[in-house]
Amino acid sequence: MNIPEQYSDTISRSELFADIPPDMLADILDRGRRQHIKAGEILFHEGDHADRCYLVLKGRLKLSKLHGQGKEAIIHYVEAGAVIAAVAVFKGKRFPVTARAMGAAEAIGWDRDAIMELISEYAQFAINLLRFAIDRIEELQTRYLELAVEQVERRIARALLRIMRQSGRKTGEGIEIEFKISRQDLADYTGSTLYTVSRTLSNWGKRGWIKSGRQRIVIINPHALVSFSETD
Amino acid sequence: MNIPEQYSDTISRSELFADIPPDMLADILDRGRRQHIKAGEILFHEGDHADRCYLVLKGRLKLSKLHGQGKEAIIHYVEAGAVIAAVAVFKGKRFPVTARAMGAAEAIGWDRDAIMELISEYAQFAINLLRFAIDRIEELQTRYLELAVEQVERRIARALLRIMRQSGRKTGEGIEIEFKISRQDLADYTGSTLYTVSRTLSNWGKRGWIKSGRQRIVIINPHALVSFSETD
DNA sequence: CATGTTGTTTGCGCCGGCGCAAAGATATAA
DNA sequence: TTATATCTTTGCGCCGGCGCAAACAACATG
Repeated sequence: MNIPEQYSDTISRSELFADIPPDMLADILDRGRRQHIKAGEILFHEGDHADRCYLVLKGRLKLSKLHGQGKEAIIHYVEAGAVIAAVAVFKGKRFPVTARAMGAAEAIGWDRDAIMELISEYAQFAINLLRFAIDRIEELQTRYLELAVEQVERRIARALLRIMRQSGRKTGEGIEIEFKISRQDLADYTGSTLYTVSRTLSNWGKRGWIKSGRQRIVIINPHALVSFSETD
Repeated sequence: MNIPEQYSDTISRSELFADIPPDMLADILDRGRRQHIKAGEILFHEGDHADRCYLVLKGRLKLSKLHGQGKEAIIHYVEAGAVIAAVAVFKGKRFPVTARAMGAAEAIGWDRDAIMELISEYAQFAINLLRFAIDRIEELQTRYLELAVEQVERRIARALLRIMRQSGRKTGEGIEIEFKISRQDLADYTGSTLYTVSRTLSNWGKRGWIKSGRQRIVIINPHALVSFSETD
């Protein structure tokens, strides 16, 4: 595999390659397989045999977990530079979530044997994988706490802010969420419902804090959201 | 540090040392520091500088996360053999949770430098750390889903079953939870309230599914709880 | 353009679960 | 034993958030 020139920036910025010298980096990339995922396509399904671990090069993926009767929780929105499915490091394990591309996406995948080799050869690689895992644990713990103790509207505010920080783009109006996100998506992400999210966003729109349309949200006044999520 | 003979069983069974030969094991243990924690004492506080990572040798620890106004979520109950605070591997990070001993406990702690050395010297050690991290991610994702989509009583049932599997002991009456656990604890663990938990346990007691007293729960009919948590 | 599809809003009613309060039960100390 | 603290139970009332239903709005397709 050639080193994908157009993603050299994403790659060098990814925590996965922190403190890894260029020649090792080239070797590591070389042992992976590049993969294209079309918009809406699924990279892997929850429950499938986890045989491969990925670095996201381009685009965004939605990691979600299903529960009977069509209910679903969105576990994580993943950006370029992130590692997913590190679970594939362990033989016999299955993917605990489903990964769906939200737009055209691209990734490098390493199969189990390749990862194991890389870990034994480059200690730093193992540490970097561990870093991703621990960051995920921290985020999950934080969101678990929120879900357990905070009211719905607060959770929605925090979710919006978290997504904004991760995937926000400055525009003339304010900070726009870069990907399509429906009321249902936000509900699945916050453990709420389509209706409650709609009412809440509607309310914030009237107050001028945000502007929202079909699958589109612009945060006009982040500070108002922050103080709403903290005060009272 | 001498190899603690009385815990050789816990140590050899711990996933942390899976596929690690005895001589390496001795070396790894040797570089750690043994620590005793009295009942109710705190091993580390959320927010403190994370300088040390632990393997629990004896006893149980409660990992919890605080939220304003005395609200608290119990993130995890930890048994002997588990690794906690792997976050200490990374410079500058802070403990994301508080660890409190539920009875007299004992642990081996490695400081950051020691862990980094161990990882570079023993690739398998890094993999084993990664395994703990990934197991935690999976459990958190599962509990997050539950909290997001399931009703309170179902969550309480699942929580009881999870704790039973991890810390249950067969007695004449049924399977007893080995540590003291109050209604408030269960509420903090399930994202509910003292009152709702009490009413629920009371109800299950009347049906003969469980028997419960002050900080004590015996599961008489696990099957009933399982089907309650799944059906309908 | 017309037509179908998918996403959003909002009125309305309902109920699961919360939280107070007060009494009862169980443990610890004196 | 009595006293004190802590934990548990349960009646009662309330309300945040859910979920239906129906209308509306935005996009896709040919």
